[in-house]
Amino acid sequence: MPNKKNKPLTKQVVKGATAVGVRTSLMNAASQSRPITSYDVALRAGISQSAVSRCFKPGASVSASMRARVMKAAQELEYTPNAMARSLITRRTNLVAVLISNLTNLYYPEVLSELCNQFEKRGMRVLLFTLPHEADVDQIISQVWQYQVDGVVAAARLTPQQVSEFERRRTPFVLYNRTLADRAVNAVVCDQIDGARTLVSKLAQAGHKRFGIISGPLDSVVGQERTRGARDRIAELGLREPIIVAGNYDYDSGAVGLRQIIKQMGRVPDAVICGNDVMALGCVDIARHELGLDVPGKLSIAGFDGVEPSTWLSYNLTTLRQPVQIMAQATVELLTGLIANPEAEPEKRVFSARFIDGGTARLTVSR
Amino acid sequence: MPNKKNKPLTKQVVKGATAVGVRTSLMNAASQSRPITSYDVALRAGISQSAVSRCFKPGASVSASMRARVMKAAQELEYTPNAMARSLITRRTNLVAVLISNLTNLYYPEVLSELCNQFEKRGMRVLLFTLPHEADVDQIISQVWQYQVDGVVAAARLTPQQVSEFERRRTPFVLYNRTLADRAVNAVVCDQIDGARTLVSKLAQAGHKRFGIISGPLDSVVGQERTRGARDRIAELGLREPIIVAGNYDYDSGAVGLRQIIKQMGRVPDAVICGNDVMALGCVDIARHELGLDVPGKLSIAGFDGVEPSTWLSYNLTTLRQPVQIMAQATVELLTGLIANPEAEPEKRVFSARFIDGGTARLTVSR
DNA sequence: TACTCCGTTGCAGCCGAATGCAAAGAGTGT
DNA sequence: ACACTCTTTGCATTCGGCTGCAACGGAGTA
Repeated sequence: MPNKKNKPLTKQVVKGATAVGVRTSLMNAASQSRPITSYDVALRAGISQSAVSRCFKPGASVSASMRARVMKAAQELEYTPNAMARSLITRRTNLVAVLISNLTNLYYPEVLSELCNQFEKRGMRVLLFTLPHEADVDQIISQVWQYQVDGVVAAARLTPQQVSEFERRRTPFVLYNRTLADRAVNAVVCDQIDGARTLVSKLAQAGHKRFGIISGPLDSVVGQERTRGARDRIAELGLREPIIVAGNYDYDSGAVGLRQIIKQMGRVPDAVICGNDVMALGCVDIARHELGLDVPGKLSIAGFDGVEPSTWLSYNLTTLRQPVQIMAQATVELLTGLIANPEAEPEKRVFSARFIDGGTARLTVSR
Repeated sequence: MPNKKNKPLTKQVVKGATAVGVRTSLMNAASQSRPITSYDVALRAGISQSAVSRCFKPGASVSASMRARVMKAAQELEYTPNAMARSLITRRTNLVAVLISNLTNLYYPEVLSELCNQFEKRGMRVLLFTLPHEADVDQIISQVWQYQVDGVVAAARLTPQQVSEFERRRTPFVLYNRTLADRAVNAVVCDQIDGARTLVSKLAQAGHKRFGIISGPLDSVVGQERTRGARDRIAELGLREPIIVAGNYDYDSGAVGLRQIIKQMGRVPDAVICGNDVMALGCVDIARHELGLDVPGKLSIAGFDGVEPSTWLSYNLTTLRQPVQIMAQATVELLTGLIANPEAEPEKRVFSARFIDGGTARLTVSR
């Protein structure tokens, strides 16, 4: 029983009778629980460990016969390379951290699913970090460092300090649907402001005059942009200032928000713009089923995102659909590019939401 | 510039003037991009690498003064232990693979979110694998081995061969909402059959006689169990055999399925049982909005899962809610237990779905 | 036959942290 | 002052795969 390495120091390649002897003892070890390493494969194939290593590296200089022998031995032993050991020396883990604030948000699962698929296509794995609240990044972030991820996708609110830390550690990162005001960062976003302005324009054109807005939570940049875009456009058009109430991106917020708006306005508004679809759906439901309002006849309601339930027959929501798939693809491209070339200049990719002319907002002049 | 290790072989601990000299060159290296290692921290604190290592291991034998010095140096250098290097020798990665077939399924995001939270609480990280189809496990599974995960949660269909591979590799795994017929495995499930039977009983008691079933896809065990439970109970009660059509777990399947059932039955059934909520919602919508049927007056519809949209006012779906949070917790407990003691006997934890008496099924005798 | 040249292969050291062992130090009792 | 225990610390090796370098060998050429 060797107390040194598996390999004797004198001769690395063991053949013939000796190999058989050692192999037998190895088989026993394997059927116990020691994991199979490249040394085991080398031993069985009668070649060196480095040859095994090279066979698993695409583009390495290996002869066909060598590759065949190694692969045969590897299959027989059910050998799989150890990604930890590999990454230790290559400094590449092929791991990407994805930070997501709230998976129950209905919009994020779609994003996550797309990201995951896209990364998998490129041989990268997703290490998932969910944040109970958008601000809990700090507790999570040290874990991100420990795992030496090659890059980070952040669909969560980051402070400028946190962004600085990414930069200091030279960890490529891409913000999803978020940017920082005062510095250039890599980001993939949807033009929320433009979308919101379009929405208001269309509603105003159809004669809507009194607006209510159910905004996202205050710490959501996306939500704030949507609200701002809508409010500004309303002001530009010289319409009465909208009633704005804060929501929480969930179904109940839509219901509660509509009631608040009606109370504050002293009447039912012409149109309510919601910070996301789920709130809009809550808003539609309470309007129709509890307040008995005709949507869109009496009240127009619109949302943002274009999540799947918004397309369901009961709703057919008027909304601004984000091109999730394209955005996820852009995110992955951007990040893999950064990993390949970390010195690249920060880039922001902006996409446009597509207006979905659903059935919850009246878009033609009626009266 | 040392061509050997960071550490000279003669004396591991470097102090005084020498330390300053070396430290300076280290600082330069650090402000370039070499990652900070425990050697750097040791050098700065004037102690050995092993001491640094011990300071980051809970319960290790370290004096308070040592710990303070190390932590100070570590903070100044922004040192974070390298989880890859650690896992190489400890044979623990604190990584758990989660295999999920279809994240867009509405039910799984809730599960994933809960799993992730629970694992994070225990210091474990989730490596996410999404499968385009439930059967694509093989392509993914080799990646799972490479990353030396401590355990696996599989919310996807596994073949007996795959299960065998888990066992051969001695990788703890827990099946979520799935079991294998002919062997004992660790699993957390919800009693689908019992739930389905309950549902049928209640509907039958209220006078429903002709049933339709929109089942899940054929390769979904859960879906098959729900269908079987319902069909068997219907037979037991001596009712007419139900019309069963296959769905795909998506909204459209519900719509398509209802049309098929009506066509095959030659009339509108008394009740339709759907393999999951989303199909049930599709079914409700098409019944009400396209076929003009009164739900639940003319037609009762029920689903499974209890996803969030099923609770929305427009639907208020009659369904069987799975205790996702509890099930996720049980999964995590089971898996962490297995990791601590791999020899534990396989265990199956079965939970019951809660019947939600919503508004899409008539449960009292009317006529 | 001698001599390049180039594709393969093996050797040895490395990545960064953990840990068994032994040695050094602190504290106690006689 | 000595022997003893118990804690703290450093040393050296280890985990498993990668890679620069050197060596080897076969093909081709003069």
